Amino acid sequence: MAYGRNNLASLKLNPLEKWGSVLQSDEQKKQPQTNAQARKRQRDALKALPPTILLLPAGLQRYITDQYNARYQGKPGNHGKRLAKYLLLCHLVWSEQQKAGTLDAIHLHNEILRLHIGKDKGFSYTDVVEDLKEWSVLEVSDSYLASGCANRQVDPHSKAYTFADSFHGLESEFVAVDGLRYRERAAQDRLKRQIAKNQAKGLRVMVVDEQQPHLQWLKACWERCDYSPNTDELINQMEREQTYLRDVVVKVKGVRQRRTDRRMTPRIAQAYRDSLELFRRNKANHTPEWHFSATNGRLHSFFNRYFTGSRDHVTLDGQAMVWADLDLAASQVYFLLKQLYATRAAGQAGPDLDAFRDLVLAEGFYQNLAGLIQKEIPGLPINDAKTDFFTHVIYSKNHQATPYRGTFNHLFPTVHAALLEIVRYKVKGVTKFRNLAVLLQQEESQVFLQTICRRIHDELGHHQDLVVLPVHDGLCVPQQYQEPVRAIMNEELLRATGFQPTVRTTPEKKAKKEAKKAAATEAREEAVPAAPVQVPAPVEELACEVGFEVAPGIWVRMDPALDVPPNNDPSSPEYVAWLLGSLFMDPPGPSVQEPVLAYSCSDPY
DNA sequence: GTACATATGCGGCCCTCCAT
DNA sequence: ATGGAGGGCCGCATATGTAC
Repeated sequence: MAYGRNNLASLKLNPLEKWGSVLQSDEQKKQPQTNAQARKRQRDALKALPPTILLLPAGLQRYITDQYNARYQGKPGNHGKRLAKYLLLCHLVWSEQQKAGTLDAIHLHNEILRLHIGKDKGFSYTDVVEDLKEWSVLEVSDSYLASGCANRQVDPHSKAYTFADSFHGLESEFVAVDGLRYRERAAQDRLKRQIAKNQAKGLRVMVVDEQQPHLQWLKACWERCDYSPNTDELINQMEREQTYLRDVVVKVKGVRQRRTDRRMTPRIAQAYRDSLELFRRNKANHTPEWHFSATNGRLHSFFNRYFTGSRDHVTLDGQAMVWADLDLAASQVYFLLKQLYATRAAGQAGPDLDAFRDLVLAEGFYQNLAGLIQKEIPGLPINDAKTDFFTHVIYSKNHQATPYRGTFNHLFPTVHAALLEIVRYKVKGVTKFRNLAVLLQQEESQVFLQTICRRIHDELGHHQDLVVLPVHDGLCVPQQYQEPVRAIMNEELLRATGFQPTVRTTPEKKAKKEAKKAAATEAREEAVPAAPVQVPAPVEELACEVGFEVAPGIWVRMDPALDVPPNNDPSSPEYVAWLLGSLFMDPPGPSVQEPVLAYSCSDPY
């Protein structure tokens, strides 16, 4: 079997032909035409196509042909087409390497492979890749975390391929033709699918103009950053110590399971290393990852997706940096407040709406809320205060039935009514639910990227040592800029929502946790009366026998059941009124309380 | 629960290819 | 020129990882 230039050119594979518009356009499909007319159109289109020529070194082509002939000799099937698939994959790798001007590994998009090599049963591109690996033609880097390192502008989802050393340096025999616009096509297809999906759900599509100066500035900030060798050390250490990783929820045969015993195995550690290596390679090629989601407008980059512990080792212009991670506490609930108060239900608000607001704006919202729920139903298991709240209240499509939600609705009837008003809508008499999470995330990303980051750029952008790395509901900045950035965040969030936000840094969170721990151990060793503490303790630790403070000036009774309810019907207005009345109490002692909304997040405890 | 990513399998629809 | 077989494209589903 001889495979020269003309043989390959005549193989006219379907995906290649597509770029010559052999397929019917949408308009042509609508026009009625006989079978004969359709075939004539196809023939003419085929004749008009330029010849498809593959670019391959002659030695490489001969080698693959020999291996192929040995394998498929005497077997039935379209051997010419199959061989072309082998050569086509090599062509894609080869032409990419020529474009990049390097013999290093290059990345090929999964969808490109599907588009050109095919995925048909029994002979998919995975088979082609396996064969070429077996024949020592290609080397393929399998990295399940490679997603974090792909260059999204040029090559969104990719795997690394490189030719084996034995095929380097061979002379090329053919010349590639133009028109293989597979990257653009794959990207367009993906975006089209995503937009259609979102529109079907009734969501607006977030179009972000990346050319805006402050976004270009953010991109430049990220391009100045890198990961220090300490990151590799950290991974090694985590592997040695078999560090626990965060819980994941996995689906096993359709049933969601929570896995809490995950450790840093050598396999995962290697994947972390591979990802970092690919990131560095992309960075060396000046192709850092940068992407705005069309769904929620959030910014996605390697920084956002790589494991959180690595962020301490991010360098700026090659210099180690102390980062302050300024987070908006309970971000999505915070933005929900604004929407709640905009509803009709808020017009006839009971005291519970304001009580909910104060809970949200106070420290430890999720824990406090879980405490309230558990007081109502003592036996109700609370797995994870935050997850439970989101599962049952924010993302729930079942707004009545679960015990958690039922209790929540009793405690906060106005919030419940307002939530339904926001979420529920009818299409032809059928009740549907909006995707509240996406609505909140859209609002959040607009405020953070278009307002806060824009203002930081305009006011502080002239400082050369200031960079901002957005993390959805927070900003990473060099520590020396912590306070000015925090001031801008507070100001803009207050302006956008009307509520005073709680913006914390990671060290502050850690300090708070440790203080809590220390207070707990101190309470246990009560034999010795504690020395008077000069530093004010965290608000939560001011608990007394009767109640505890959930926000400055807002005190909740430890045991509302001390009072006798008016009746035993929790759904009656009297019961709810009693519950809300008995839940909250006057502050103990003569201490002066600040106004609720004056709660300042920037004040240290 | 949400978003993002990779990777794979399956079935429907319709186009391409091949033998006649 | 034509009927049937083969196969590409695409939506959808599933399993796994990261981040909120």
